[in-house]
Amino acid sequence: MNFHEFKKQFEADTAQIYRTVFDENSDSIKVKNAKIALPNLEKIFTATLKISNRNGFQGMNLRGLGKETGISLGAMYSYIESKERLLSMIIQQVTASIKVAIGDRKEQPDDPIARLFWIIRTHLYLSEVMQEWFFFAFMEARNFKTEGRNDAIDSELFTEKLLTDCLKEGARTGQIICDNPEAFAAMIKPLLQDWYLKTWKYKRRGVTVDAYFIRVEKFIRASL
Amino acid sequence: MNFHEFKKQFEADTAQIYRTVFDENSDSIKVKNAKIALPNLEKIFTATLKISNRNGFQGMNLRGLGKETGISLGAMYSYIESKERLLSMIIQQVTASIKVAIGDRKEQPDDPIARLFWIIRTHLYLSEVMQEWFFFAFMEARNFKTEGRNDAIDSELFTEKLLTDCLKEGARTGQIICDNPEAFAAMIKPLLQDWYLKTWKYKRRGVTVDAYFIRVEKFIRASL
DNA sequence: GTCTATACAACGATAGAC
DNA sequence: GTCTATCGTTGTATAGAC
Repeated sequence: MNFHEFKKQFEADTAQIYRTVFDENSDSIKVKNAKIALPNLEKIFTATLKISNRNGFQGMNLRGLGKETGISLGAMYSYIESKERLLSMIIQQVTASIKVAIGDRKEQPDDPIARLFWIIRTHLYLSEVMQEWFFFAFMEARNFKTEGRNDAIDSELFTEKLLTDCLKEGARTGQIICDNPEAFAAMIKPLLQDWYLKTWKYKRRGVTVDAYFIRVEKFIRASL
Repeated sequence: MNFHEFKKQFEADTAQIYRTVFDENSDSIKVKNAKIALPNLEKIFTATLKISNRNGFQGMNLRGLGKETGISLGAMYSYIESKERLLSMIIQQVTASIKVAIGDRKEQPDDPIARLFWIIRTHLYLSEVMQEWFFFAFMEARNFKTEGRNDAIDSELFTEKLLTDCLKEGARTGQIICDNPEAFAAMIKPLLQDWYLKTWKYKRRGVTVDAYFIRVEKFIRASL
């Protein structure tokens, strides 16, 4: 699947994101009518990502968020319970999206090396269509101090673990030589992150996500 | 020079950092007695990095900073003029430190490939001894909206440019084959950043900066 | 479900005594 | 040069009318 197809399929069920948010947080979302709630959730989340990614989540205030969404301050509290809860909703949605997209065994190729590059490609594609979400999660993860603080760290390690497993299996079957799969996986991860952390740089240079994938693949294969 | 030597030399003139801050910001620092100002500046900066790197700079408040430093709120305003100025002082000090450490032509090896790895090694060493500073600058650069906003971006591109130049020269002299030096340099940069962004991960795994350098070098050499 | 009005705490910053 | 006390503003969150 190339990026064009991935994007088309993703856009077809973008609504699914807010449906999930709506269902998973029914305890804090007071508005029960989905027809009304879903579009407003989308407005709130989109605006939060836009403002926060410029000034930081702590720098964003709820009055400004109201202005950006066109929803009054009072009405917003029918959706978000608290500012901190809004933070956790976003971060948890990102980790959930990653697990759905690259964690599904049935989608993954069997061959370990094919699987390695499938994970890398899919991760890049997902972080491209959800760039604001990924950027936000990376930058604000440290502010996320609920019981599930480890969620952010776990998410970092989740992808790394999948990569490590591919490398280990590939080394075992003799397809590749890799004396330290954990170290190798740890070097792939920042290459994935750079794509959504430095969007401005790559956009300005006209580098597409498919072109970036090819670079990364070439770079990695040279070491295998 | 290995890390042990680098660290020893750096620690010998750590005071230099606050001397520079003191001199460069004499317009906003009201306390003119260096004997008094320098230790207090160190307290303020150290505490700012500590608190901000946990909760974000916007999340830090000046009363908390006063508690951490043992300096009263009123007295602090003899040093910082405003919270935003404190932010810019820190970020500018980081970019200045980078330029001093890796930008000095006289220190650099002549051979382009040796120079490439000298820059990588020195950058890793510097970001290790100034980890809190580097982490802070990366995370808070987007909040830095004075006229010199580009400073943060320039700093990102400054290192990349040095790397690109090494690769270009190496390709020209035929020492290496590199069809896209800019792309290659762009892949090295995140590997340098990972070291100070994910300290917790590497410390936990017992990876030293010298060990990390060896990994990175090996990884890069495989592609040259 | 959405709005306006408002409570209340916390923040950055300053004044003025010492 | 440092302190305490305080100003004025802004922030999160709630109350209650519609």
